[in-house]
Amino acid sequence: MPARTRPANDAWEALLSAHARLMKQFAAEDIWRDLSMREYDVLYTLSKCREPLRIGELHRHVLLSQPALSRMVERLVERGFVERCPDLSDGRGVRLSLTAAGLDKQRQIGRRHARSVASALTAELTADELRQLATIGWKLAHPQVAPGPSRNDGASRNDEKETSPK
Amino acid sequence: MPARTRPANDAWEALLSAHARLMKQFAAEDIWRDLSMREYDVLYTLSKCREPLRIGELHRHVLLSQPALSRMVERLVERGFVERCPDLSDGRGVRLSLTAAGLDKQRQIGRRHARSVASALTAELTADELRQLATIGWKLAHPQVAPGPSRNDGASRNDEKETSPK
DNA sequence: TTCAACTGTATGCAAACGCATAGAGTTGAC
DNA sequence: GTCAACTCTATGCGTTTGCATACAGTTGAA
Repeated sequence: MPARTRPANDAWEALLSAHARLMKQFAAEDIWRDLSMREYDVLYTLSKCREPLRIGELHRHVLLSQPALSRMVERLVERGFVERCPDLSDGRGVRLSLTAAGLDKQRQIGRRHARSVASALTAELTADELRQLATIGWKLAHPQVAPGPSRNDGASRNDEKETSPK
Repeated sequence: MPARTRPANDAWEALLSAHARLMKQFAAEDIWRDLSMREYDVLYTLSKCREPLRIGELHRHVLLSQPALSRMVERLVERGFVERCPDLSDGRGVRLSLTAAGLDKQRQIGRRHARSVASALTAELTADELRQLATIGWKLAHPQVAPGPSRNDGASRNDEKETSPK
């Protein structure tokens, strides 16, 4: 077993625990109105993009299957928070953007949620640790060495061969 | 706006992005057999406890509603991976433990998953950063100042009052 | 031009989820 | 002992999810 296997797994478990604990805490707060946290996540992602986003792009940011995301978008359109328009440069595609109501909704909830986040994290971490977490999270979110579709990145061993794909 | 609001929110967003990216990568791997990642999470948690666990305890570790967890446990019992037995000291309670088959299953999958985790994290982070992440994650997962049920921790403002509980 | 292979999004359907609440057991005040 | 308030787990039910796949549009080779 390579030397850093253990620390890496410890770090991952710590990250998972932190994620679960904080998600529960945030979810329990009375700030979400008629939105689920996942729906808020979509509105938030859209709010950060100046130009309309493809569903596929959105899908890269959200932990949800593509069909589930497709339907969630449909619901958000029906509710008047999101607009769908055809992508002129690609007839298959669709572009998504927030409506005024959607942006408003995101901002209202976002303001409160940001306070909760700040309160929860600053209560536990030093300014240095906040910086470290941002750096580390960012690195993990944007790998230098592309993991590629179902291929092992070049980084070292994986003794498993790809046993019969189905 | 307090000075560390922005860094705290940046750190949280980085953590969320890292979580989403890695979860997708791990989920896409062909190591889960007939288990979902959530089910594996339950088996893993049970495997780490020497004595049978209460559902409530388990619930603290898993990001799932209590009813959903209750039913997932029922499925795992039906499939022969988990055993349910009454809690002698509390007639309401139930204690859960892995069966031999459950432990075996967890170990098989765990071995492979641990390799993926190590490969993914060591590819992006230094040994120092792995340690930092473990420390930070641990701190966030086990707050010193108990957040308490729906109460604000003492840490600063929240201008919302608890508007009518229903 | 044509067509096979591919990409991006949507839909059918069974499984799983969350919310509300029920049911069973515990606790503490009186 | 009694009973109200509470805790722990399970169940009813409508909604959301994931998997498989369909459908529409794109691309590149012949």
